[in-house]
Amino acid sequence: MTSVLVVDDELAILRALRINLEARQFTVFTAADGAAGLAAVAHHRPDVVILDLGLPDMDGAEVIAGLRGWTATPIIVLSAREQEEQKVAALDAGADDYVTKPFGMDELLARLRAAVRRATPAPEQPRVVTADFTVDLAAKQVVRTGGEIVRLTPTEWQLLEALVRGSGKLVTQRQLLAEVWGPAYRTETNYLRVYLAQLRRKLEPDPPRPRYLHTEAGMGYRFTP
Amino acid sequence: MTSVLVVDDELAILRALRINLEARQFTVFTAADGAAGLAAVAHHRPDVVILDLGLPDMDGAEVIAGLRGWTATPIIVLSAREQEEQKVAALDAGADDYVTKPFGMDELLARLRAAVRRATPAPEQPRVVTADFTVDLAAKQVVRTGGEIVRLTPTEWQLLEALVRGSGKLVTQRQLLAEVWGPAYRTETNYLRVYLAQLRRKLEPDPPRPRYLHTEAGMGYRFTP
DNA sequence: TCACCGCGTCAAGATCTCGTCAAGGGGGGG
DNA sequence: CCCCCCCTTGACGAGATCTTGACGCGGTGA
Repeated sequence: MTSVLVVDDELAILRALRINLEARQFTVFTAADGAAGLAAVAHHRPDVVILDLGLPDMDGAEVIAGLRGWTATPIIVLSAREQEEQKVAALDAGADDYVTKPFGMDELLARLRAAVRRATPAPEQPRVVTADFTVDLAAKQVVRTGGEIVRLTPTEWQLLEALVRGSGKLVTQRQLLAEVWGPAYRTETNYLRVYLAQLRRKLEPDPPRPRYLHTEAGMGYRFTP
Repeated sequence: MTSVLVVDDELAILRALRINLEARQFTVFTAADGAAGLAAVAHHRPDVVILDLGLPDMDGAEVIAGLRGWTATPIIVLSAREQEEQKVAALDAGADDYVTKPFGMDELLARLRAAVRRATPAPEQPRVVTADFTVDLAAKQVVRTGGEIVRLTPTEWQLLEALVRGSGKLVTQRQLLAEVWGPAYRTETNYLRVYLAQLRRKLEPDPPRPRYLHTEAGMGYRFTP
């Protein structure tokens, strides 16, 4: 199901959006200010963010920049400000669309559908095969060569997914931490050590001498198919 | 260069857009009706389409559908009609954005930039190839010609990256020290000597007589591909 | 010719980073 | 209510990486 995060400090709008979105089978999360919004994106991983400008704690551009630093989730900006300058600033900061209040609910929903549609253009072949196991990105499943299914915890899977998506490329510790735990955990590198060890134990034929999940000391990790 | 196709039957708008877009270094194609628009997309393969609704020969939704059948090129709809119903129809037919006339040129340009930005997620990976090795900036990896992977420490990599990015140009000692160790280490030139030697040992076919990493005594270093 | 300077080289010690283990806490399901 | 699974956290040795000082060489100018 598609999930939406609404960041707004006006309760009336929050409620109106929640009702309308849930009626259309969206999963709705809400946040009342910028900091909570950033945290909520990291935690819930919504498919779209509806962001009100003029939040009490942060400038709109700051929130957009805070998101764009590590995720490409579509952002639809909602604002009472009609000035062109505002719109240009928000769009150039990385927003995907800009809707001025008062807005028509049907239009907003249509723009939301358009944003979601664009963001899921990847009917690619989401499957990475190695000599020892197969990672199926779509099914969120790892199968060992031989048919045995490998059980991964949610965190283990997110980490593996981030590494496999950048297959062959070095993925920075910061990138991994931001993607799996959220941007606030940029320095907790011991999480990575613990979970990489678990992944290796479950996937590598000889965990102490990894063949797929390589460490680049001081920089990050690399998945080599 | 980014190319834009404008499909509109009003000459005034066509001209205004052409002038503004060309001033921003876009390549502009135009078409005056739906049929010509479809043909122009097939022929020119523009990066974005700006589509006026209310063309003389076809309905807007038809044009959008005709494009979406075979391409995902971003479509920005331009229309005098404010009715929500119209907007929803166009967006659901596959348009990416909907701007009502009269529109602000700056806003339209910002929306256009946003559409282009979304459609180009792969700024492709920069690579530098020499006779003896290949430096892949995106993957942060050096591969010797023959397939062997060269292991570099973080400092070695940062230094190589700084030199390779200024490929062919002289990079001063100050620049290198500032980029790799921080601006406070401007005078510690012995660091450079140590790490350049390590890079040469790992990359040069004959380290004492470097072919790629040249020293410019008293000034800095130069990478020559 | 000699002194000087910048560079390349080397190796040892200090420091940082990684892998590993295990205990404790929380949350959800039975 | 209890149990189990999962996430968090701290500690430690081993290994990798960085720093630092010393030395010889070659070119340059006096």
